[in-house]
Amino acid sequence: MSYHSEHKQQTRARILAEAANAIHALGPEHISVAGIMARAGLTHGGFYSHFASKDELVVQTLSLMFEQAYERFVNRTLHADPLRGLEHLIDVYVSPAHRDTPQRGCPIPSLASDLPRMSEPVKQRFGAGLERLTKSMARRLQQLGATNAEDLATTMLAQMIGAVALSRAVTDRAASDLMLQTSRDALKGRLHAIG
Amino acid sequence: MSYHSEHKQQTRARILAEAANAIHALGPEHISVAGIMARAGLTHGGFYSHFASKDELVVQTLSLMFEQAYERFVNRTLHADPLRGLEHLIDVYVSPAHRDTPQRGCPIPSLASDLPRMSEPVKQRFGAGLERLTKSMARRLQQLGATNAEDLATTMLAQMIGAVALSRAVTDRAASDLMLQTSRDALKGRLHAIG
DNA sequence: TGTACATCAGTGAACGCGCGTTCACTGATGTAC
DNA sequence: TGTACATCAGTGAACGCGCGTTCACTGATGTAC
Repeated sequence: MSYHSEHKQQTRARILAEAANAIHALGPEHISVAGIMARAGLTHGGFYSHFASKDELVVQTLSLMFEQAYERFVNRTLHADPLRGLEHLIDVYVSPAHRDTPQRGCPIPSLASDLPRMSEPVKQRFGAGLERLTKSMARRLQQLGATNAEDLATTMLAQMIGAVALSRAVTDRAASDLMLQTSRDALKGRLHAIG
Repeated sequence: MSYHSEHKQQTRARILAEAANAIHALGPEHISVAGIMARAGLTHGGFYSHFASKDELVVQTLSLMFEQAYERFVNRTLHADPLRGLEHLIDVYVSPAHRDTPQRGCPIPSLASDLPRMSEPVKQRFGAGLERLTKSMARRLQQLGATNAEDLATTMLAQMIGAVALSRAVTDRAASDLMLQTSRDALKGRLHAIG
């Protein structure tokens, strides 16, 4: 093998990282192959030795984004005590920090309304990411004693996603902060109503 | 004046109606001037005697979409009795019918995640539509005796928007229906907790 | 009532541009001897 | 240790295409006389 055996993989990882940035900045439909390759320090021609098409890049990047979001939100917040774990998830997810750094955030509120127009593989990858997150929450809710834990998880997630998406659309920062706070309180109220 | 004095206005209205359809079908960034004009039975060249630019068309279309949504959701649901009016709004907004007909629905869940990438005039028009809807809900909530009626309205709206946006992303229809139902129940629970 | 004219909504060819994708190539790298 | 070679990650010119926008024009309409 010429070069390091890891060389090409590293380049691919660099392209994926830049694609994730570009998708967050421009949306999944407005990224350009040449732009991403240039940001990765490459020329556009080499792209097709890494990915079969632009759509495959989008799917792979979405996988990466969901993986990172899962690590950031679920693995780090859903610890032993289910009530405190869920409260922590709510605090981290429905926060000004999450609103202000979509590049490091959950892809769901960023991409939810783009989804109906995306390709089938992209939709499937999105659905899998959503389901995984829901299941994690449902498991904790069940430990809290919730009946219909999965339904509750889905609607709580809908509320969290709506709050983050809307907080990004509200131009007045103080009003946006307040909305997030009120949403956090309402969500925790739903948690406490279980036990 | 040649032609009817209303002739050009009618053509303009036809273009706007087709633009609204196209925005719902393709997203505000993927519509094409030529495509919309063709659907309106015209050639693309004439476009610029109606609108200064494509972006102006998007702004004007958004105005129309918000106006129609306001008529559909607020004027028809927020009647005399505040509790029943709000319940009715929830039932109509967080419904499978609304999920399945985005063309006749509220532009907020459809466009919320596109917004960060849109032009300033588009953002302003969106913000105005959002505020108008929030204010209407807040007025009713205040009549119910809510303190912080405006905060409550914003978070309830976030929950409603999140539920509709997510219901469109969930591929399993039965699961999507159930999620909407659970969201409606949760929202009504918040209403009943006021009094 | 009929004709000549001015208006202007709409036409369609043309433009420059950025895009996704292809492909013949180059040159740095690791390997064989 | 040094040289010749094979590999293949990355290059950059080229392609066809659809887009937003411009502009000289056409021809149906309403008006003036």
